[in-house]
Amino acid sequence: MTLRPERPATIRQVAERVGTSIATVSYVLNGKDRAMRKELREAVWTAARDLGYVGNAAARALKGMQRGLIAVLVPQFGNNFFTRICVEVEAVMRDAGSVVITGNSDEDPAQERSILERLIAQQIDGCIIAPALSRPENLELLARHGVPTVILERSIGADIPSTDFVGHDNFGAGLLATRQLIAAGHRRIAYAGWNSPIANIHDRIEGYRAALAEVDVVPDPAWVLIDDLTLAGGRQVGERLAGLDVTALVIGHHHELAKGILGELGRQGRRWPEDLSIVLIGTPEWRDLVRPSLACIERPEGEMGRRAAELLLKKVETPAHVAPALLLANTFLPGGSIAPPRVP
Amino acid sequence: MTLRPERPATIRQVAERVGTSIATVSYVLNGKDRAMRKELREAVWTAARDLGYVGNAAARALKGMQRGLIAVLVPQFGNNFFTRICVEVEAVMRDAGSVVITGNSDEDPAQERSILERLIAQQIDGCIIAPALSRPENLELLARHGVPTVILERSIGADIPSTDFVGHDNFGAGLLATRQLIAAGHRRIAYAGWNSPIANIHDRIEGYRAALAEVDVVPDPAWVLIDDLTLAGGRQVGERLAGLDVTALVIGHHHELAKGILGELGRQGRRWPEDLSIVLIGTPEWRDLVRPSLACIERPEGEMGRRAAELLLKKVETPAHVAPALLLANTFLPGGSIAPPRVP
DNA sequence: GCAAAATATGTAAACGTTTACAATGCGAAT
DNA sequence: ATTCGCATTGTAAACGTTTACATATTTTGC
Repeated sequence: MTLRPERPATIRQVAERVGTSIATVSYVLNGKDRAMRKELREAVWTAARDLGYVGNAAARALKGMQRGLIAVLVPQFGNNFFTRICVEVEAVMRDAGSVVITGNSDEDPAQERSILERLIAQQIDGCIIAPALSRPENLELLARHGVPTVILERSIGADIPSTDFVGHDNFGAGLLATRQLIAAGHRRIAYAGWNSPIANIHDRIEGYRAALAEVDVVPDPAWVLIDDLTLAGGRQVGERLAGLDVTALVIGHHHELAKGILGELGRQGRRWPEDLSIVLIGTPEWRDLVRPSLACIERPEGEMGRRAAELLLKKVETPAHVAPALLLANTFLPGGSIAPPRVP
Repeated sequence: MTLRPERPATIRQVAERVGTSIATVSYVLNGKDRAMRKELREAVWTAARDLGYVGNAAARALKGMQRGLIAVLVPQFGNNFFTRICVEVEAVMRDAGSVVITGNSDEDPAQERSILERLIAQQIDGCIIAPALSRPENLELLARHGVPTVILERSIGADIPSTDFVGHDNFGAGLLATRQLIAAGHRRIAYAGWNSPIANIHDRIEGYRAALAEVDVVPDPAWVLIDDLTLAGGRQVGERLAGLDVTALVIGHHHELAKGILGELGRQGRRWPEDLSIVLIGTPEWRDLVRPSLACIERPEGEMGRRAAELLLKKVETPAHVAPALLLANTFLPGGSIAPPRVP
């Protein structure tokens, strides 16, 4: 076992070892169809193998070739919704021969910008981004540098030309969740959500209202509980919830907010589904560990990741390519957290 | 708002706009101390800003400079243990001006190898890797190409020179977990773990044995339940557990295995801590959502990520740098899952 | 046997940087 | 008026590729 921490072998060294020109080596190694003696071709391959030759992507990039580098920029690394998407993107890109840079903006536009600048400096071939809050400037930066971009999940006010969108159906999620509770007999249903500056997040509330409208209920404004997307925010929602005369609750986000709410309910000694029926939008890791298990609206993370990745690959090939916004449907996962309302 | 999807500005364009040479621009933009007229220096900066100039990292890499690209390769993307480490690595690298590529080997050495090859082609400055199972070859690949490497969490048989190690104290984790149960009065304690080919994982079992030895207990071999690190593996462990005469359980892994076991316990109608006291090694997202909450051994993910990142940065600066293996300590998090054993 | 066609291989420019080195201009000292 | 030293700026090579183009070699058709 020989370890050679020298500089990696270059195409030139391979050529010298074979006794041919670098052009020949390049043609062979890239599988371009150039007429060539069979034994030369094979000699190149063995020499490359012997030297442990690995092409230098930086040099290739310099020639204007594709870099084989894709970036995914998400706003919450710890949120398994985004993790699942990343896993799928990585899988698609791996098959396509690319490597994925994963960035975490932590919902901070300034941090997002600094990451984007570095990504651009790295000459990425393309970018999938779930924007941190509402900052069209950062997306414009990508557009200015001609980086093919797919926007994920969060729609931002500005119209960025030649930028595609892949998300899930927020309105449908709110609708589906609320309908399940209505079907169980509930009418006084609260909604807990994030006080987000991101426009399309609030479509979930519209879905909630629409479902209630189907049974001629106009929700009391106090039923819509909006707070930070944190454990603390969730606890506050839980506290405000105690004062409301509702029998069911739609929790709009499965992550920290949901944990805060459920924790606070436990502290208050309120049980689901006896005291409160619950449907969650999103699928937490712990869905069937809490008892009774929670009814959830599952978002198509895997498909979102795959579609976003495939779309991006298409855009990298054909930069002019623009696809219509893609809104993927959700699935209802039944659980023990729904029961008919108790008759008072 | 002008969108210019043209090719990004080069140093040459900046030079032309200012009416100077590319050398001058390079010196200014890199902050090298070269005697220069103040107004020229400023003219360069404004021109660069106006053109939205962003240096081309590929060209820089070609000159043998640092690339600003670091890779983290983990074997389980969905496991929040690794996610937390990645978050911290990313933060340190961001401050250092580098970008992080995150790869997922999915415990598959072949996949790990193909990712590594691509990373090497990308001319990464360094790599933090938690090896998939036991494949020294893959680490040798990195060594051969002179990529500074820090091995994370999993020790692999082979001695790779100039490779550093950052992990947590597996033996200590097993010891600490078991001692807590012993302190509560338990003597018949089972251990549930992963049938992993990775050597140092099994140190946890040694810690478990050592703790029992402190109170002169030699565990029945049947008490050590080893299975796949999956939901199914966990369920099987749960089933085997039903036949054992034990009052407590150390679960060696917090992820899928633990979920499988706890799910199966629920199915059997066994409650903790009444029927079985439990300590978990690792801190799942849902730790205080299950009731009663679980006692856990928290591993220092944040510090592991930070130390690994700092060590790698040092190695990138000074490739010869080698530090002694770093074993970070764990913390016990109390929870409601421990109670004295019932007197039969 | 010879030109032409077909096959096989080499040459060199370009990509965007960094940086050693050379070159310019200018005031001061001789 | 030279010459020197200093401050300032420019020139050009190199990094490892890809690929258009040129060249060399063989085969073919007559």
